Formats: sequence, structure tokens, C-alpha cells
Amino acid sequence: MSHSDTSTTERISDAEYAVMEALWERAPLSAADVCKAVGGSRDWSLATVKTLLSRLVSKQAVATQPDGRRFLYTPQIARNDYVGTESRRLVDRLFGGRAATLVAHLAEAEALSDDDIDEMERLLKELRK
Amino acid sequence: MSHSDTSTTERISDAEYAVMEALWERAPLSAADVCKAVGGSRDWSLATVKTLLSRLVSKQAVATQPDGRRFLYTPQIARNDYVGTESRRLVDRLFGGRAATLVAHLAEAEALSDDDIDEMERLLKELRK
DNA sequence: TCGAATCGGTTACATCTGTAGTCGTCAACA
DNA sequence: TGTTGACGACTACAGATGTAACCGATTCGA
Repeated sequence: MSHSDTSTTERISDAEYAVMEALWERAPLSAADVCKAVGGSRDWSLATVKTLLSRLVSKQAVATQPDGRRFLYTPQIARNDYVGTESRRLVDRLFGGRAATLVAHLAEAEALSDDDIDEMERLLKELRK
Repeated sequence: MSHSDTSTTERISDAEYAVMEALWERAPLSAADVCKAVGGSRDWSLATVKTLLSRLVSKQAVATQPDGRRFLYTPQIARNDYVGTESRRLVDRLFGGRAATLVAHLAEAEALSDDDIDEMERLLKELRK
């Protein structure tokens, strides 16, 4: 585990993840802000958002910072770390750890755009350097 | 959705997935067989395996076929379809649908072996054809 | 200053998930 | 032929998850 130990890896649920997205996007937010921010994708009541936020706080995935009346919430885990962990999980689970197999599946499913292909080639060239 | 509509996409849980793995591997199996087959990774009682199997049956992810005394279970959804759907889910959720971004993350996390890189390059060359 | 709008915290509750025990049945063995 | 196993079906139950109402405190507008 060479990287910064990724904190106490408590799983983040789907709904919780949507909240994290909002937080990663727009720095420190109040519960109401988050509610508005995710309003597009999910139609949650403020109460729901507050529940998700407290759960994330217990999981130490976000930290609170008092701001007079209310709290401002800030992600405690980097989006990069989370995304990395999740990707790895999937690759391990579904493809025996072989990322190439994942790509093969996406390819077979025609799930790759020309841009995707271009970018991946660029990436691989970079890696090979 | 060009492929055979992937059935009523009921989510398959982690534990259920382990059972599916066994079934995908060794064709039609009895509950006891499955129990033995997954014995390596998970240490489940036969009862647990039976519960998971019935849930999978309700979800129409596996079908039963009477074999005298017992049932034989067979996957109803192709491993390829499942894996494809899950990969797509992840890419959509975490990378805004851009598979290249996934690869970028795996790369950054040094999660790609040389073999992975080789194979991906081969794949991409193939796709570009 | 008094009521309305906010806040965070607490409680609620149905569903899903992981894990397993119990029950009725039927078949095979003794 | 009666007993013991093996089976599937049903039941159980704690923890996670999705979704939200209620409550007490506070602040802000009238």
C-alpha cells in the first residue's frame, strides 16, 4: 500500500456517492447546498441529504466545519483515491485483476468511442516510455 | 441494445455473484455442488448457498432443472452480458462514460502490468482497423 | 419581540444483503 | 419397513441502504 493509506476504507453507497460528487465538485457546502447541487440527478428531500451526510461523516468520508448556524461539509477522501479503489475492485472481481480484459469487454460491447481509443493509445504510449 | 435484452436487469449482489461464478464455470450444478465449488473463497453453510440460489432464481438470473431428488441450477444470463453491464455502470458512474478515463486512473495507480499494456495496445490496434 | 424559516440531530421504516436455522418430504439404506 | 439423510421451501435476523418525518434550538424578518 504505497499510497497514503486511503483512510478507513468504509464502503460508500450509491446514494452517498452522489453526495460525494457534489462535494468534490464544489468545495465546502452546507446540507442545503448539497441538496440543491444534486437536485438534478436525484430528487431528494433535504432530510434525505442530511441523513446521507451524517452517514458519510460517521464513515469519515467527509468532515464538518462549523459555519455559524450550520455546518459546511468537505470531502475527507480524495476523489482520485475513491475512484481508484472502486476501479480496482471491479477489475479484481470481474476480470481477475486483468485490466486489459476489462478493455476487451468494453471494446466488444462497442462501448468505446473513437476519442476513447485515441486517448487510450496516447496513454499507453506515455506509459511505455 | 442490439444484444438479447439482457433480461430484467435485477442487480446481483456480491455474494450472489460468487455463486454465479461457480455456475458460469461448471455448467449445471446442484446446490451442494455450488457449495463445494465456492468453498475455496467463501466459507458458507449449505443453507446460505441455497438462499443465494433461490434469490438468484427469483431474479431470473439462474434457472432450475429438476434432476430427480434435487434441482440443477444453470445461469440464465451470460457472464459476458453481466460483466459488460457492470463495467458500463462503473464507467458511467465514475468516469462520465469515458472508458479512457478509467484506463488513465488504472495507469496512474500503477495498476497496469506490462502484459496489460501490451494486450491493450494490441486490442486498440485491432479496433482501429 | 414573536412567529416563521433554518439547522443539525434523532428516529423511523421498508427493502436488500449476508448468513443461517427449521420443517416437511421423499428416497435409499439397513 | 422403519429410520436416517439429503433436499427444497420457508423463516429468521442483524446490518446496510434509500428515503424521509419529527424535534429542539436558533436566527431572521416583521
